Amino acid sequence: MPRQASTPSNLGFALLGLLARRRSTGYELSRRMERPVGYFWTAQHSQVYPELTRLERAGLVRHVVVEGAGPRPTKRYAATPAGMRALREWVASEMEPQPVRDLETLRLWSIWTVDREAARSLVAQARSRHVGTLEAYERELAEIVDTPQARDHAHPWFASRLTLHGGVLSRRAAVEWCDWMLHELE
Amino acid sequence: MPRQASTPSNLGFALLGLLARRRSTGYELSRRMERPVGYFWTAQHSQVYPELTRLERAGLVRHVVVEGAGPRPTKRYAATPAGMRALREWVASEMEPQPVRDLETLRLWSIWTVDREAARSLVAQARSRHVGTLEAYERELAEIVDTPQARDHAHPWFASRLTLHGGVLSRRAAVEWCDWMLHELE
DNA sequence: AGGCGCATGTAAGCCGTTACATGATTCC
DNA sequence: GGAATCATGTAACGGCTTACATGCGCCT
Repeated sequence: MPRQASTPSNLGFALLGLLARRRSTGYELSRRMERPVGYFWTAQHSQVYPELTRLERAGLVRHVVVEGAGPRPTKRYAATPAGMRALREWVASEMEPQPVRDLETLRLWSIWTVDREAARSLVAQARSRHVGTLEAYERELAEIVDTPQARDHAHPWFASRLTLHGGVLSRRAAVEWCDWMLHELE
Repeated sequence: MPRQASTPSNLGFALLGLLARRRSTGYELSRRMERPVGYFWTAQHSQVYPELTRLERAGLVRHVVVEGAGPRPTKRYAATPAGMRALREWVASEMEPQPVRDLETLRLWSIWTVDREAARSLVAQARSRHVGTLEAYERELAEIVDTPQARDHAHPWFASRLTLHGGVLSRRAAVEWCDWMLHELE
């Protein structure tokens, strides 16, 4: 059955979450999806534009045309009161467990088929990626952690601080795991 | 452009990984995808059957018809030498970073829009899910951790032990994160 | 007699990636 | 003059979920 016009997709809620923080053009939303939202959700611009149209048809966002570059009119979107309400309801609603897709672990699960050197290099590769991600999280967290806004439950930076701290903990655990595996593969 | 016949999809390598451990029917593979592979990759049976056909066309798996229930012949699949080779090459190949899809964090990122009680209940919900997953990992790990096979680099259980230990570390970090968030939301 | 587990498949539709298409402004 | 950035869209295709479809054997 087709999706109800009143219940946006996960991407729709990601965009509402972005617009609840700051109004933006579709292009800006695509950029903001790369970082920092890209740490937990990603989308290409080719997905963003149609989704904005759907959200607008559902009355959850609205746009005004502004000055800008390009062959078509530049549209700046903002969440409507109905959009803010839909976002709040989604955040507070029951969360059913999601199907996992972890390609790194899927590979490691077949690591017994390759020799020790290949295995060690695979794990070392994964470790350096996790270290890079960890450093990015720590840098971003350092920018807001000491501000009063990051302590205010009703401020977007509070939520940013929570999610970044979670990223730091999870990447530290991943690095610890890689170190343990390298030890096991000695 | 269409995918090369010689390079299976991620699901294809998941199935090869399963068949490298033990020959199975499509039905059994669907079951084994739920647990334990389901901890890091999932697939429905409607995806498994066509993928097995593709793998067989590529010469990576082979089937024999066996006695069984049902209106159609029951097929038992096994990885061919070419399939084992393809699996090994995939495991050892460069791993490019994957796009992340973490619905839980996406929600938490908009948690500033709801009141404190709704926020606390959301985090408490997430915590109990992580605790349940952690316990499942620990139970499964306990079954193999003391066996000699789990220390043998070339044995499937060695890889199972690595991935399960990673699951334990990551779920512990997730529970720790939830506890920290509940403290922040006091 | 009915329900569950075994067993294999197809169809419709959504979600997401990659590529195609266009054009203005700004910086080197 | 050329490349990067801003800016919006469409098309083709693959992956994944949900639902449809069939039927045997076993257990209660």
